[in-house]
Amino acid sequence: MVTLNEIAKRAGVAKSTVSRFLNNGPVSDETREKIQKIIDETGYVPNQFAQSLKAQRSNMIGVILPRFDSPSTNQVLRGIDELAYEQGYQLVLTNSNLDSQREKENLALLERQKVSGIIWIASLFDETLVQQIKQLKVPILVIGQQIEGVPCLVHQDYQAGVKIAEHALSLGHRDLLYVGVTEDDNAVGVLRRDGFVETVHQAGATVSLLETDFSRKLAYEQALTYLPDVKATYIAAATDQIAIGIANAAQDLKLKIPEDFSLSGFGGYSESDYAYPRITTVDYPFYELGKKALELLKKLIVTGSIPLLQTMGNELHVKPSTRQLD
Amino acid sequence: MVTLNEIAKRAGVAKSTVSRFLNNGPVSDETREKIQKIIDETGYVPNQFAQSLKAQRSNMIGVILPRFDSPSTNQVLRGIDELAYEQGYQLVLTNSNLDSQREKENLALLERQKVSGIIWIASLFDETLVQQIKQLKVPILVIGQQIEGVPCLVHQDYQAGVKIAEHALSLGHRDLLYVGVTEDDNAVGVLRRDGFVETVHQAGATVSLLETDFSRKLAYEQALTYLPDVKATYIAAATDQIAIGIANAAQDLKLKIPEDFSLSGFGGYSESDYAYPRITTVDYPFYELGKKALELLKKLIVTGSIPLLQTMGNELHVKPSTRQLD
DNA sequence: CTGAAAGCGCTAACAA
DNA sequence: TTGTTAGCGCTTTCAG
Repeated sequence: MVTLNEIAKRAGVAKSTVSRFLNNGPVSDETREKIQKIIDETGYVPNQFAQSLKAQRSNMIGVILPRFDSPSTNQVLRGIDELAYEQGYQLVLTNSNLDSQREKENLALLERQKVSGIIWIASLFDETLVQQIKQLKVPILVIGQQIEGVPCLVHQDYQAGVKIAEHALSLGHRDLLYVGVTEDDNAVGVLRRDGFVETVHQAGATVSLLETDFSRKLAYEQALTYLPDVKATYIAAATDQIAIGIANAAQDLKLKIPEDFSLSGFGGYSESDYAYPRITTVDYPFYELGKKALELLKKLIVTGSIPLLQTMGNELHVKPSTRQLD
Repeated sequence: MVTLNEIAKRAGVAKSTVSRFLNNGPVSDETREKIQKIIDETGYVPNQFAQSLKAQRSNMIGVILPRFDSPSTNQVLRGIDELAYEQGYQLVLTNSNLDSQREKENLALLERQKVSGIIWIASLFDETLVQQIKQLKVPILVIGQQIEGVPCLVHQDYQAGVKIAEHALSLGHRDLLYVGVTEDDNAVGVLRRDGFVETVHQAGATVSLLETDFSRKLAYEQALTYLPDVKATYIAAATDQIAIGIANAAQDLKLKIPEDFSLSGFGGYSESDYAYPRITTVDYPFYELGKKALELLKKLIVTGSIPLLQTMGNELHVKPSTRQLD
């Protein structure tokens, strides 16, 4: 391997001179040329380990994600990656597989690797995780969930719930069903639902609640059971995946959407746009969230502080799956 | 930061002894205990940069992917990640964004980072890339495309094409349309198509060809144009995404699948299973491919050599989108 | 079984 | 502008 030392010898200068050259320090034009020539000839590239050992940090950014096969997460990743690439950061991804234990391991691992910063795409979390995060010596930005005292970037979930509720109400629906997820997920399980439910209640309409998990599969299976007896004229699913599962079940039961009931989701990654019928949803800007996240993290790394809470807006997209009640 | 040196001092032994302890070398039980105690107290963790600087390599595995938002790639990633986690490897992901220039940059970057090995999820590639790969000093495994002289793990694409063709023929279809992609993609653009076309020709049936790209969107838009005039009774799309795009267009044109024409895809990630109607496809084992890839790469890293070509089988999954011709 | 010492490749004082 | 020197934290001979 070609080392700095070797370049120095060949060029007949000291290592430090070469180092200075590399780091744009003051070097005479003459030596500059000489060194450049030799570097070109040898194809020398600095050893990152040695650099990092000195600097005590790397140019890597750690990203912790809940799973690899989530379309929304992938859009976020795309956004993160785009800016990371521009800024010359390398991405180290760790998957916590929806397992709180692995979240902790990953956090520790990334800290140990001395990444410059961490973006944590949060899903579920508990108090010990929060503690661990607060004690981290590496700048960290949390995405998707709000955690007191830690820089967070979140969607406006409550408002999204309000938007869907207003939409349903404006179409004349008074008897609603909300298919939600566990309260352990604050953003999706609590905020979206509360925005929805509170708005519905304020309008004096009624809503019943059902709980499922995040999988299309379970949503589908449960829907097969409850759909035949559902009285509600509007079903609001907490995610597009759930909505698609319900739509599939409806199909199999020969129920027609939106004739038999209206259906909406949340998320807006293109999935819901290719389901049949296309499903009304609140479009979340995942890709932009990713870009924003990296931008904020960089600021956090550089300046050492950013506002603790930033939010991303979202938009109601009305599709044929919801209709005006006669 | 707690360093090895500090542990040594506190324990009243030499650094080397601590190091030996850490690496399971011969240490007396007495010192062993003493050191362990101090490590526990201080929460010491070895500095990875220093370790890597010595070892001249890291425990990281680099993965180069064409894009972040591909469901199939994500399944592969899931497989890779699962084994990587078990084996204690860290994953460094780089996205080449379907850009051959970035493929090269990423390759160079990963090599420079001295990852233990590289998994390249290949899409398009040219001769200079192949050259670069062959000169790489890091073990590399190519997934998804076959490259002469480099260890590759690929799907049986030709055979998949054959399977779909046989399926179509067995249903009595004689006039077929194949919607493919660029020949620059050897696996998808050439092999699948050839398997299909050659099988059809051997049966004396006819097939016309159309080319699109990998996006659902373009497939949809093009289909809006050509579907009204299509004579074929069976359309074979080169990917599930394309098939879904076509199905969406058919819907908008009030064409019925499979009444007006049969439709199939390739891939089998759950997408096609939630489209309407469910689409016949060849199921590719992406997740298993990922696991297999890491397994092979590890073998390559450890033993220095593996067979140059390994393949993964696949299965025809018949769904309601294809029907027997009257 | 243990310690001293050299060195991985680089950066950064400090002197010259 | 340049060179000397001293580490960053760890592993690994080689003596003892």
